[in-house]
Amino acid sequence: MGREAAPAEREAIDPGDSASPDRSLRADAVRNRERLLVAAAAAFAAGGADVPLEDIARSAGVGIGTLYRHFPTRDALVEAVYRHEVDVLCERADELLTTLPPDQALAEWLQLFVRHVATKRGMLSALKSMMGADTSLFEQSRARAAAAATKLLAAGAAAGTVRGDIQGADLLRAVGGICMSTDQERSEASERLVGLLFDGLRHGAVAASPTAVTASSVSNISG
Amino acid sequence: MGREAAPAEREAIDPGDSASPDRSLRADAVRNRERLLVAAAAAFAAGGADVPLEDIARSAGVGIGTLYRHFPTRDALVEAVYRHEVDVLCERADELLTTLPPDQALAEWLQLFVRHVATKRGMLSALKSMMGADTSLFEQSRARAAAAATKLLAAGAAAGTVRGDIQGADLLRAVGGICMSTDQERSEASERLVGLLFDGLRHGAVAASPTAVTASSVSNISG
DNA sequence: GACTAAACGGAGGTAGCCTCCGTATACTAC
DNA sequence: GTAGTATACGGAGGCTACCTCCGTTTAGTC
Repeated sequence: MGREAAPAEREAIDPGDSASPDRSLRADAVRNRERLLVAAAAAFAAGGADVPLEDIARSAGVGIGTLYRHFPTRDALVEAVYRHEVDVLCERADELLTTLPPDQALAEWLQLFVRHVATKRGMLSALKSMMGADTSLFEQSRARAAAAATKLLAAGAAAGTVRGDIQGADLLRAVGGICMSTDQERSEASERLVGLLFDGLRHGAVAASPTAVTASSVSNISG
Repeated sequence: MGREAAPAEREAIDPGDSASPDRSLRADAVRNRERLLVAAAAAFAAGGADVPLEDIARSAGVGIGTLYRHFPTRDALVEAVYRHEVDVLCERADELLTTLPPDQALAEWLQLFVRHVATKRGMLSALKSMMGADTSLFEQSRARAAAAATKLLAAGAAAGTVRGDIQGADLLRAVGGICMSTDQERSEASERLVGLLFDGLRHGAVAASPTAVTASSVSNISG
């Protein structure tokens, strides 16, 4: 009984995650937290949800005590990894908008999203057990991703290179559906299909964009 | 990684469970196996899926070695408990048919089924993790329960006390739906509603039955 | 009653979980 | 720059669950 139930109650650390990444957290603490999230993401994606936490701490280059200070329970770590991945995805949307034309930014971001979903599959069994406990987590994450998608779509529509009658949430639903329907391991099929979808987004644009999108012109859509 | 993955591969014991409960199993082995299943069912239903196996062995009055001999993995135990519960349920159908008039037997059995589903809720998290791996388990169990229901229905129809145009599978689907829709803890609501359903089954019978069914005449169907 | 194959039981090795506290370090004030 | 302090680190160690192995017991057979 005492195996992973006892210490669940404890003050959650929760430094706000992405909104205010560190509220008076010391610099080394921020760094270690980030390292842990990266290492945990890799471990969960690769080895499933029951990786020893000691392994994660070691591969992050920190002690086990540090891991437990930041994430008192396994679930806390899983949730933080999930949130973090969504954070990174949403941040990339803004970055891409500053470095690329809106339509290319959208295309790139959709491919990132495909890979994001593929990575999540590894942690699925861990997340599954939290579905009942914390439904708001998933709703929030979906809303944030949809907001990022909407932003990219709006930029493309404003530039006249992407049609303007598509909602971010609908787009993500379509992309998510594609990811779910295609095979587990090979995400190339998903990437191709999403590229195809993106071509559809450009098709109804006010002005045709001259920029070429790599993944969208592939001929082999066998599945 | 080695926490519960390593010893999963091993010759399954599988003495056939209900079809031939013990194929040349020694008497004490049969007895202990049964005890373990009962203790495990109680433990899973009460404490969730992560009860220490040592506790189950102790409350069954056997050594941990005996538990592992019968059920090499935790999943094997969970699956066996599930199968066993379905076995017991189906056996009770036959028993009830020999001791009660068919319509009463059916009414009693439906109430047993309600309690069966309520008990399963406790092990849900354990079963959930096996859903992907072993879908045939659930299909087989549903088919067997449906067969038992069909048998009871047929007996009632032959006696003229239950209408004859209902399939066992459909009946179970309805009862299962009732169980799922009503609240977790209090299964009384389910029992009342299933009683109501049963009254409907009698309503279209060839000849009205004189036997009274307790749970069916309750007036308060608020929940 | 004697024999043997089958089954029991639990000690003990292994490993993951989590805590605790001495040590190290980032920030602050001067 | 230096001193002081709150904050964070790290990992040894205790606890517990998992699982195996093998000496002991017992059911079934002749």
